[in-house]
This record gives sequence, structure tokens and C-alpha cells, in this order.
Amino acid sequence: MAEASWSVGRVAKRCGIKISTLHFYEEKGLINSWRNAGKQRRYKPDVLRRIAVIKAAQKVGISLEEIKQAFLSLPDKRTPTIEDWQVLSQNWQVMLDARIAYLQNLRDYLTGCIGCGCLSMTKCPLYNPEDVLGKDGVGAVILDKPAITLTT
Amino acid sequence: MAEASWSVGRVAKRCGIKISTLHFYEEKGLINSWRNAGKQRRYKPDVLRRIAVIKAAQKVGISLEEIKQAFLSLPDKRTPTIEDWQVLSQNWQVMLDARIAYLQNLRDYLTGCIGCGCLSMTKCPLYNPEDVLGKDGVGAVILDKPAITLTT
DNA sequence: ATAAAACCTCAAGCTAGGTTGAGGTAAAGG
DNA sequence: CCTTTACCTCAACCTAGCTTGAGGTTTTAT
Repeated sequence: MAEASWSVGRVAKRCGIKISTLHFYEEKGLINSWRNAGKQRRYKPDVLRRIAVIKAAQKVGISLEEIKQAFLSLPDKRTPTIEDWQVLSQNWQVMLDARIAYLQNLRDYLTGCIGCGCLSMTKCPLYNPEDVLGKDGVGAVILDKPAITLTT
Repeated sequence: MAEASWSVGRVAKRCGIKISTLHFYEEKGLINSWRNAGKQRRYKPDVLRRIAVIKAAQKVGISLEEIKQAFLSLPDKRTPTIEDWQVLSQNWQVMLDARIAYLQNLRDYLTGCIGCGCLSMTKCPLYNPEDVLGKDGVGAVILDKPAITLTT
């Protein structure tokens, strides 16, 4: 096992984030700590993994709230095991696949649409995001999908 | 040609956004309008296309500032032609391809890493986002790419 | 033993991307 | 003509996601 506890400054430095960000994440319930005799925060090493996941998730546009929800699958009392993280990982993969598919749709869509000749406004789905023309949701389905959520 | 001018309410309704959002976009320089005799806003129909593009772009996490930069390629004095939009479209495609590739990397990376056995913290790139261990940037390159920008 | 570095709390501030509301004017319908 | 609906400006407010700073305590290094 690695060392049993990390100070806030050490975690911040290791993760390349500010101490204030750690305070903020703790306040938001994304990470947790205990206090030493002098009321200073101490962290278990698994906080590093959590932060790495938070940062990776944010890069793909997932909100802290969604990340927090995903973290609910992790055990409260004990340090998460490899298996615990694998469960979360699999959910992220599903979500990433969905996002990738979304982007691919959008790209293909723009290819055919932003640069297309249908400036008439009666046929171009870009002009009809609510699918008001009843064209079977081509525009609506692609552009108005609800945000992808984690189902962990 | 379709009608020559649109009122703010009509544009808002057509695009499924609030009037205040149109005011806001105008203030930010993303769209423009002229005023009628009674000082009310009037829009050229191409504003619909701009708004459609703004909304599509936001869904993939592009900031208004980046969108504004992309719009700089559009002509100021005349209504954008199909060709003008095609130029912009091609730039977006490049960017979308890059984002898709990024997500694919991240997905594969998480597959091998979040759920992996390298909890030792000395080898797992998730723990080493700054690539402090000199592992040739696998973590750093994937996780720390700068935001993709439009070069229009 | 003391000085410096690290930590604490709490409040305020900041950027992005809007929304809401007050108070007033313009346009459209019967 | 008169009422209703649409529009105007401007200022304040809101959420997310942090950062900054003041004023005070704890830990660490010399």
C-alpha cells in the first residue's frame, strides 16, 4: 500500500489543481476527507483517482452534478476496489459511445446541411430544429436529444 | 426569396429560444439586426441559420466566443451565400473530427485505465496527468490537449 | 525557539450564458 | 379609437465552476 494519508497541498500539486478546487469539490460532495488533530484535511490516496476521473469527465462536457451521481456507485465506507471502478468505467464507456455517436451524426448532418443548397427554409432541418414540418424527426432527433446521463 | 425581414418574436418562436437570448446574442456580436421606424429589431432570414449553427455548436461544447470567431469568416455587408457557409462548414467538420477522435481516445483510455489493475500510482496515467513520470505523454497527450479551436 | 510555509474559514468576486422584471413605447385587431 | 400584444431599455438576478483575499492557526524547518 502507498501512504495512508495525503495533505491538501500534496493532492493539489499531484493533480495539478488548486487547493481551493479541492475545498470546492469537497463542499459539493465529490470527494471527502477527514481532519487531523490540528483540523487540517487528510485524504486517502483514492482521492487522486476520483480527481483524475473528474477532470477527464469535465473535458467531455459532463457536469459536476453528473459526475457526483456517477460516484454514488462507489462504496461509502471502504476504499473503492478495482471492481468498483470497473462498474463506473463501464457506465462511462456507454455514455462516451453515445456521445461519439452524437458527434458523428452532427458532423454528417452539418456536412449535408450547413453547406447545402436548401436555403429555402422549408426543407432544411437546420432551420427546423423543432421539426415543425413533421419530417420524421431528422432535425429534432439529432439536434434536440436530451443530454446524455449516467445511469449508474 | 423568402420575406425580407423578421421581428424578434418571430425569430424567437421559430428557433425555439427566448427573445432575451436574441438580445443577448446581438450584444455579444453573434447576430445583428437593424431597426424599423419604431426602433424595433428586424432581422434578415439568414439569422435563422446563424442561430441553428449556434445551437448545434453549443451542444458539442463550443463556446459563444469560438462561434463568434468562426462567424468572422462570413461576409459583413452582404447576406452569406451557400459558398460562405460551406467554408465555415468545412472548418466545423475538421473540428468535429478532432473532437470525435478525442472522445474515442478517451473512451479507449478509460477502458484500459479506470478499470485497470494499476492502483500503484506509479504507472497509471490517470494518476499522472502531467506526465511527471516521463512516460512519453500517453496520459498528457490524451488528457491535456488544449481545447480544439476553429481556425476559420 | 522562532520563522516560514502550509493550512483553516468565510465572504466576496469572476466568467459564461443567459433569465427576469420594471417601466415605457409601438403595432395590430376589432 | 381603444385595447391587447409585442417590443424597447436597463438593471438585477441566476447557475455552474471556480478563484481571491482577509485574518487567523498549525506544521515544519532551521
